[in-house]
Amino acid sequence: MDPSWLERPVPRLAPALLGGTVTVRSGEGTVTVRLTEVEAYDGAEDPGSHAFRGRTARNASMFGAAGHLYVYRHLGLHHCVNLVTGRPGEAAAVLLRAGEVVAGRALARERRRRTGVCRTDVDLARGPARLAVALGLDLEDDGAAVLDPAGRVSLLRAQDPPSSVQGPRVGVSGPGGDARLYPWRFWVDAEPSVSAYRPGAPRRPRTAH
DNA sequence: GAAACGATTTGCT
DNA sequence: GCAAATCGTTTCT
Repeated sequence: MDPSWLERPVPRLAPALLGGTVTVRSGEGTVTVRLTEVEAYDGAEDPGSHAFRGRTARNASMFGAAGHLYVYRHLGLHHCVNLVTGRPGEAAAVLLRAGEVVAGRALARERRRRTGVCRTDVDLARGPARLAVALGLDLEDDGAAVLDPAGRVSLLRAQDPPSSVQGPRVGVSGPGGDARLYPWRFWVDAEPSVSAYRPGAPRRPRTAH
């Protein structure tokens, strides 16, 4: 993929990533996820971004070139995966929040079984930490390049990106969570693999029995 | 050094 | 609907 495609302003780029695929090859096998939900984070200018308070050891890969991963550990339990975009030093990134497993389902299920419960295939990569588990990505993949189609991790653009809906980012406190200023979560409408946690939107009630 | 807190998930009520 | 789990990173004294 042409790296310059990733250099446009991240709030405009993020929805264009929907429908694209992320493939990870490992000794265990190959898993591919089609992205259905993402969030944009706009570097030092964005109070919701990890880069807002400048470069640190943890977020160093955000400040690198577009087309690499920024992976971090959250709450001591989970990993979240971002695609670094923009120009070097800009620290813009797109958080990969959810997707649909389109290849390697058996392996994705096995990985999810190791770390948690997974009742249906739709849940395999429904949520940022689940997506990381399904793909087998962790801190080792921080900084990994994704633009080489033959690499261990590779990103492919959607040929025909689906139409998307946007709303407030999840779990961002302070001004960065203000939907009027940063309505930067994008998802494919009516897509079951979009993460369940949606403030302001009704959650599907648990089945009674 | 110490302390607070976080771009979440899960299970129990 | 709510709270626990669990620990690295960052900030403050």
